[in-house]
Amino acid sequence: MAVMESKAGPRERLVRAAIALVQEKGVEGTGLTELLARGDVARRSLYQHFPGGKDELIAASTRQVGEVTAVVIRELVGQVDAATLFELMLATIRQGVVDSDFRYSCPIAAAAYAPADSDRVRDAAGAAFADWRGAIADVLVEEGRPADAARGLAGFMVATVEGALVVARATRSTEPLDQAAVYLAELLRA
Amino acid sequence: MAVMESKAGPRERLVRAAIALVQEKGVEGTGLTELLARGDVARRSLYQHFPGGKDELIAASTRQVGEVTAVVIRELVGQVDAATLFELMLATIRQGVVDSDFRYSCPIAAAAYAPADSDRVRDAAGAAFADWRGAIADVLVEEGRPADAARGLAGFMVATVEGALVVARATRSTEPLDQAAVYLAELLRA
DNA sequence: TCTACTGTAGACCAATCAGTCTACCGGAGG
DNA sequence: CCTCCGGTAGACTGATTGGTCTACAGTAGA
Repeated sequence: MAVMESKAGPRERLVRAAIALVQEKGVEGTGLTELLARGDVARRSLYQHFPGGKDELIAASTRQVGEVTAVVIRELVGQVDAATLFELMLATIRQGVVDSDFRYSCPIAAAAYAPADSDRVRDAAGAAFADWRGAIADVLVEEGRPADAARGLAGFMVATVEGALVVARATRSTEPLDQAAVYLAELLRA
Repeated sequence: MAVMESKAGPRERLVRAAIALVQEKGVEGTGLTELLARGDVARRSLYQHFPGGKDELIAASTRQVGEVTAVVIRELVGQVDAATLFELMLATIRQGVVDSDFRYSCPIAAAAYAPADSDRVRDAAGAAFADWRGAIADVLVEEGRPADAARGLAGFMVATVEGALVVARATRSTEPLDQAAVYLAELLRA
């Protein structure tokens, strides 16, 4: 047993390295050599924890992003309204994008754009999006919206964030993120 | 001179093959061997038309997508209102997505997710998004909206489409596209 | 103490990558 | 006529890819 704290084990180091690299370079752009160096993990250890190799690691990392995001949002249930939540999400993302000089993007979206032959990764991205949307929907329900409307609106919020992020990355401008905040606020007010 | 019709030259065949493959497999996932086979073009011909190699071809293809999209939209100026335009765009995309069994995505977005070291491709994606937004803004201005508002709203429309498309691809569902249509219509009505 | 397991270190593999090369074909312009 | 030149065909290179391999260190339980 032991540990559990202070130093993260090889598995967790691999996942963290994978998330960071996929965010920056995409799935195909992330090489195992670089990934292992960044996580300071032996090549063999990868296949001990993820027998399926790179695909399994990326899929697990993507799913973890979705789960963690959902947990963070659910902690806000009952404490914030939809507009505040959206502001919060966009502010966090904007900071990350600017700090990285527009090199970072959403690791889930990057996974969604993985080549078509690795269904495992794409499905993980789908699951992560679903987690994320579910957590937002909980906040909306708590706010008093009917379950159906909450689900639909939560989905639209996720899509809006993702879209603004892609365009922001491509045009190297935070304008799409700021616009998303404005128009979404208008929609949430209605 | 001659030609101009019937058979597309090697350059155009390359561009078309690049667009199709990037749409399906992303930039890194698209190999030259497959690309050349699909376009039925000799390896040497690629470097005759695109001395910069793969990057230059992908960048040119991405830019072309933006330009063609803008031309198509501009033909609608004065003929449709914003809501109709958005419906049209989403319907086209939905069809492509469904027909390809959720394997196709937006080639511009795929280019935006290219690894960070190829600025050329990312910049082309930015230019393509700008073209697209500009054309939409023209429609909105013609509709009577002030230039500023038109620009902002057009940007939001582009981002919304892109976001819905990523989530749709990942979750293999057209629901995000349908939701986008609903909420955007609400916003445009205001 | 012996065994078993996790982890590290790094050599090694076939396959594939983007890109360069030579050789040949056919039509257009001098 | 003959010479260019865009195009085709395909061999080839060095680098890198993901994945497998052997060898060994440390630690925990029997």
